[in-house]
Amino acid sequence: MRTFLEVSSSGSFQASAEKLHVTQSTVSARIKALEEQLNQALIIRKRNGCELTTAGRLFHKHAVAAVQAWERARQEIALPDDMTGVFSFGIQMNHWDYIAPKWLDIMWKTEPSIATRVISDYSDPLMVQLRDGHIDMAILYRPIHQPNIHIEQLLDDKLILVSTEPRTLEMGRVDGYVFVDWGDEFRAQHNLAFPKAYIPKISFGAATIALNHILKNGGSGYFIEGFIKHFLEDETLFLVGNSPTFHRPTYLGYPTTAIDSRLHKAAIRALRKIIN
Amino acid sequence: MRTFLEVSSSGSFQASAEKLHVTQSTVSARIKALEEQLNQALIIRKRNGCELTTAGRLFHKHAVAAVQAWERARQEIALPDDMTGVFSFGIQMNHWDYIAPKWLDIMWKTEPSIATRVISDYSDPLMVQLRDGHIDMAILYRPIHQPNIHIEQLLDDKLILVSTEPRTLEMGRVDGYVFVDWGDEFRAQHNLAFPKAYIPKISFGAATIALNHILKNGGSGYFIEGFIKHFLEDETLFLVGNSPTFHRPTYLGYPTTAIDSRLHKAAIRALRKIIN
DNA sequence: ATGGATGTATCGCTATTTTCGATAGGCGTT
DNA sequence: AACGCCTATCGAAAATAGCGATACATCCAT
Repeated sequence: MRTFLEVSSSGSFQASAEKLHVTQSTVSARIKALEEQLNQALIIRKRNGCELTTAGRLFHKHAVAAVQAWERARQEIALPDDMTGVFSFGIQMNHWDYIAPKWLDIMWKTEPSIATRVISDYSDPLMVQLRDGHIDMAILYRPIHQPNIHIEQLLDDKLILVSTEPRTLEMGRVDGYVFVDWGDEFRAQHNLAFPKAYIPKISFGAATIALNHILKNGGSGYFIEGFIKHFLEDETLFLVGNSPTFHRPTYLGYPTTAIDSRLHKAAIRALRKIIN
Repeated sequence: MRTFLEVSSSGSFQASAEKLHVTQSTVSARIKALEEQLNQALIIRKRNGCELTTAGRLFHKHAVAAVQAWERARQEIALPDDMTGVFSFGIQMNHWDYIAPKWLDIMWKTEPSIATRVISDYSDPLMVQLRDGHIDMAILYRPIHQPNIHIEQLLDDKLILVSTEPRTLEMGRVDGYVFVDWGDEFRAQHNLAFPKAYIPKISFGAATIALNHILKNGGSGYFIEGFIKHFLEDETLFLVGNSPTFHRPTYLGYPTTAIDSRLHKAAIRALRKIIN
């Protein structure tokens, strides 16, 4: 089918042969074999090149579909030669920058022959992928308990309000406040703590972008304590006095069947090392 | 990929081997080859059968896509052994019953080694398929002139109002009138000829269904004269006196490149034979 | 423990298929 | 008529797929 597509786009057996690094007779034989399997002429051979028959044009889209399916499969799951396996780790959006780089680093060192895929998404789609066995492990905010999926609390993130300038909550509202969307629960708590009328000008779905924004333009917002610890230490950011602190527990999920796989153990160990 | 799918659904190499009518060692080799191409384990062999790895589960949907693409292609274009080609003929919905059976009959006799596909659709989609070279010829109500597509008038259908009972238009409206939708132009003419307020209770997109309806339940409607000629002759249907007659030209379209193909000539000859 | 049942991996051999290289043949151009 | 540009075909070589037998691992019942 790949050869057919090549011929149909180049309009020549010879050109296709070169592109595919085979001889022209091979191309001829391949097309012939395809036509025999379908018992149907696909290509009209002409004096100067060739063109598709009606059947060939109909066949074209299916050939594309089949070739693409294979290419996508390769893309998605094929491994480099020196790797013996993959570990797929789903991370709730806002934890990506906070956890993934360090985790990758440790995995790379402790399991050099294992390729790692980090999938960044929201809790719900990650849960689905976990259930369907498309990822091996996931960090989630909103786990759904399901048979065969083991859920455990990983940590209890503290969300604190920080600002690029030292101030307290009493000093009144500032222009630079950005709302970082840490999910349903946070939104609810946030609404309780702050007057409803207060709708921030800027809101971010991704914490890293929000952080970059206030670092560049000044402002304030809620971030995970551990994530911005060093900004507080070097006084790039300041804790806003008397501001409420929110908690959000974070969970780790993986298939129960994987509990005693060596790889899972290594992956979890790497995670715990980062957290502590 | 087919073998992979079989294994993933049966959960056993042996069972798959039987279903696919090969030996177990073949199944083993096939899966091994697939895994080697992707450089990735897809199936965990266990004491009692086997199950998919994470990569295997990811691969599954692509395997389905690829296999389906091939199956669909076969479905759509593969030919029985004794056929040497296909002729695809698109017919505007409402001409199906009127023309297709007779045309198929003639083609079957004059070109016994050519399989025929009759595609029934509305003018616009047929025009698209004609342009894309997915059909070889089409009967259209509303042709769009395009380069490389030859359009010629095939006939000039006369739409007449017939009823299951002898009557004239002056006898007033009857309950049994069904509106047969012969397309935009007919709708416009129909609206002009009949008061706008008159909205029929029943309308049909397909003439045959409409015809069957009035033959069974009584009533009246517009039909192609040639199509119902014999009903008038045997007095099953009667021409409604003083009713307006509408005309709708019908066109034949085919790629200009096909003008002197033997098959096209035969197909057109068959058509003309039916019309006269 | 032991033997049997069940399940997959592997090996050697054969048949089939694929590919190549060379050659033949069709068609249009010069 | 010769040449260039196509594709088809043929025989030989190489690669691959499939089979059958056997090996090997594990579970289960005795």
